[in-house]
Amino acid sequence: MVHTMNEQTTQSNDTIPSYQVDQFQGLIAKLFQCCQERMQYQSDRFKLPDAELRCLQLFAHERYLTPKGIAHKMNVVKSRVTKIIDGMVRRKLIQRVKDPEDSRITLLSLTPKGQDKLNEINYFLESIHLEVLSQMAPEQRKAVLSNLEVLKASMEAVKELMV
Amino acid sequence: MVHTMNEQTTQSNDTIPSYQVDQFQGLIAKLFQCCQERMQYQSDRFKLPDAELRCLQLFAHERYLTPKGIAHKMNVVKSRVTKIIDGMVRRKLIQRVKDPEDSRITLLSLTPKGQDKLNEINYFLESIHLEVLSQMAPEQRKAVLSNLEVLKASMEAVKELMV
DNA sequence: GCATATGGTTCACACTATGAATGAACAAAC
DNA sequence: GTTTGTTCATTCATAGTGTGAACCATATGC
Repeated sequence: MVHTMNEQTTQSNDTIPSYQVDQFQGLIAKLFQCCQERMQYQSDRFKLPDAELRCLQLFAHERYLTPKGIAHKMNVVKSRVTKIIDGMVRRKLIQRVKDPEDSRITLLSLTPKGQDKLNEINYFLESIHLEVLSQMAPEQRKAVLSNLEVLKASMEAVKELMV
Repeated sequence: MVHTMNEQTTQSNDTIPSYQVDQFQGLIAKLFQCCQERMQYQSDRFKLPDAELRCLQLFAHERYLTPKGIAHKMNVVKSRVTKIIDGMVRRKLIQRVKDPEDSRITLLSLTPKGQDKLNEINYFLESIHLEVLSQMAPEQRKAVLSNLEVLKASMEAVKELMV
């Protein structure tokens, strides 16, 4: 972006007051910080390094995962995944099995202990998000959610330029 | 939290549909990821480690800072700050001076080069936030901002419990 | 069979972060 | 005016996050 971005904004041709930009910047910074602190807290609470925690959550939707797939989903290089997997295997959260069809591939799956940990984490996450939502009145909640959708769309549109 | 949190939600006594919780969880995750990717991008773009970049921005509001003050603002331990400062001094972005009043404390201030870098970064940040806002229609924008305020308040209220 | 793609691991490196120990400088108290 | 305790900063050991290059084993395509 930036090279294209600096010259002119794209959509609306009305000017945006700078106090709105400041307000927005502050809000985003604050929300981002909240999320980071939650991650920190989770890591402490579940006694798992952040990366292992995030990796564990990938198994919520998939029964089997490969290092390659994990690398893609987590957006890290494969050597990094090897390390994360090592840690989780050492903690007996997941197990490695060779793919019978293609023995280059290792299949990862949760151990019972890993499944328990995942359930714990998901329960925590749900309850924390529920708690945040329950701070708002029902109508307010709807408004917040739909405006977040708008924000998400806008941020993703801009992200495309940021390469 | 959690111990108190599990039993019952606090404010509204109406039930929150689980699809709303899911939606919310997804939105937050996505926004968080966007912010992280922006950080990454910034770090690459300005050829500065993330921590130094964040530290540099503290000088936007303050002419002089101490390691202790930075540790507090950045929410890290002071030994970590020493390292960050070392890097920034090596890059000639900031300089160390002894406080004439109390020679235990070191005063940090931007070099001209550091000031330039900071200006660059601030310009970038403003333009990116402006770009996001300009994706929305004026009325939409107002709505998003005010709903973000609500969200911020809710998240901070919950954060208090998360100790 | 042989070249080559692919999947995974190992290794060396750099950044983020903490906590314990150390040393220098100040502030009082005796 | 030395001792005692406090505060500020640094150093060091340790752990976690992440990359990229080199490597090995296993497929797959001529």
